[in-house]
This record gives sequence, C-alpha cells and structure tokens, in this order.
Amino acid sequence: MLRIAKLTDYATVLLTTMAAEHDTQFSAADLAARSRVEAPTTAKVLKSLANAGLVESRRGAGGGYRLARAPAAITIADVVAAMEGPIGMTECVVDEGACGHEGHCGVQANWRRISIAIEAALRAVTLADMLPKPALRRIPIRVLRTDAATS
Amino acid sequence: MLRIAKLTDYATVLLTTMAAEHDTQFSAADLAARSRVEAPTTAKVLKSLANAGLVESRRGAGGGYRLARAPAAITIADVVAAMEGPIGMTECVVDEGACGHEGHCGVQANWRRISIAIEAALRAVTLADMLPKPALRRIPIRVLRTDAATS
DNA sequence: TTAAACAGTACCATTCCAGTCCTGATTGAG
DNA sequence: CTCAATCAGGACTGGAATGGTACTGTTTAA
Repeated sequence: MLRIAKLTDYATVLLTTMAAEHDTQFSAADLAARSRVEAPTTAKVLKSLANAGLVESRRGAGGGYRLARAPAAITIADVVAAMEGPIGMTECVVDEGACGHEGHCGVQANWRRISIAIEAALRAVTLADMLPKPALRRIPIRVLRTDAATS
Repeated sequence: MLRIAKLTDYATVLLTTMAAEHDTQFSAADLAARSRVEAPTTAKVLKSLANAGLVESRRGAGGGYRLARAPAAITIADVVAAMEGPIGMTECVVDEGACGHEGHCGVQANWRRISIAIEAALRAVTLADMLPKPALRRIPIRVLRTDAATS
C-alpha cells in the first residue's frame, strides 16, 4: 500500500514517453499507442497534466501535446501533485482544520515533517531520471526527523 | 493526496500514546479514552497491530496491550506496513506480475527505487521521535536516484 | 462462576477511483 | 468555406476499497 493512483502512474509513463523526444508534439492517440495506455484514459490524463501546466496543448487539426519544460525540470513531485493534488500523508497536513483532533493530536506536527521529507524525495527525481537508461547513482537527501537533538 | 489510510494515522496516535509510558499495559478502552479515538476503531487497530507483532496482547480480565519493543525500535515504516501491507508506490513494486504492462514499461524500475527511498525515510522515524517533544534534527538519508552517472 | 478483556469475522454505508462517453470549441487543410 | 482532426470539459457508471460497527467466541483473573 501507500500507493500512488493508477492515473498518476500512467502520467509518468506518458510523460516519460514524451521526454524521450521532448521537443516533439504528440497527439493523444499517438501517445496512447506508443505508451500502450488506453486512448480515453490517455486523453483524461493529458488534460489533467495540461491544466497543471506540465504539458502544453495545441487544439485543432495538427494539434497535440508537448512538454512544457525540459525533462530535467519536471519532477515526480510535480506529476503527483498534478494528478492527486498537494502531497501530504495525512489530511491535516493539507486541509488544516479538517480533523477534529487537531487540538490534542501529538503526531500532527511529525506527520507534517514526514510529508515534507517524502515530497523532497519525490522532487529529487525528474523525468530525465525516469528515462529507461538506468544506471544507478546514490545521492543524499536531507530528511527532517524529529528528535531531541540540535538542528 | 498520497495519503496514508486513516486507520494508519490512528495507529500512530495510539502507539504514541503507549510509547509515552512504554512499559505500561493499557486496555483498549483506556487507550481509546486517552487518545480520543472511537472505541470500536481502537479495538480494530490494536488487533491489526497485535497481528503484526508491534504490540503484545494479554487476554482475559486484567488484560490489555503493551508495546512489543522499545519506542525507538518501532518505526513508522513498521506501522504503515502493519496497517496497509508492504510499502510500494505502484502495484508492480509489490505484486510482481499483476500489471500487464510489465514487459514494455520503462518506469517500473524507477518506481521501485523511489519506493525504496520512501520506505527508508519512513524507517528513519521511530515512535520515540513521534512523542510530542519536538526538537528538530536533520539527518541525511540516502535516496536512490536513477541517473546517467556512476553508482 | 462470573465478569473483564481480547480475537475473529461479518456486515454495511459511503466514498473514491478508473474508465468511458458525449458534446462543444478550435484549428489546419482542401 | 467546409470538413475533419484534435483538444476541452463535464457527466455518468460500475466496482473496489475504506471506515465504521456489531456480534459471537475465547481466555483469564478474581
């Protein structure tokens, strides 16, 4: 568990396909065929990505979609946020005041810090990294942790 | 989005309550009252936690629950796994072979690496860290990233 | 023997998600 | 100017998952 939505997964697949030729414009149907994602689903995902500004659309005959930025400038955090809204592990991280326990909840602040760490990890990976030429590299990411120690 | 389940959130609240006096035994009703989580929900969560081995239960009159290990030895990754199953951002990370796109999917391996990074972040935070005495400390976590560079 | 307390299961209502379809607006080409 | 290609936006539906709740059984201490 702790899954991203399927549509978010499809979004990464579609965007990665576009990133492979990132100044090309693709029609939704073309992208669906290349990515092997169902055409109606592809169209739905691309609309969301366009609304979020990750891809640019051109309407009309000869229209299509292209990446709005360079692959290295689009992060997985961007994609998740575009498809699912703001990243937050608990409701209270995103919708302040939505949880009746806020006054006496001891873990709220800690979940907020964890959420920030997760988002940082997702922001460290870009579409360029997702291209299928995997060679590994380890990079250190700073993760907030609560502990009785100095900053 | 990218939420943990509410029950997982409740689990952290209950466990944190227990961690505050971690060699004490609590009845489910007592914990519910202290944590202000509904009693039936509390009972349900504690059963899951007991099955996962994070808490130990004693049945019968005078029974109850206590932490199975020291708070510093129980991580948020443990709690999430206990409540929601193995941590994985996409289905194919957890259930190999469940996705029809496995042969031609270029992002699968990268999602696996991202999932591992997320899990590492969750494993870096323990119940002891969740106790409401927040003083921040930054620690570096190694996060796998795919990139055209050396290992 | 009895009451306290956990164990296991089953159930339901609600919400959410994935997938599809339809209609409308825009644009290039003939 | 007309038509076809293409995106935009919204509505709808079936199914699954979540979250709560309740009921029955088992164990244990007094």
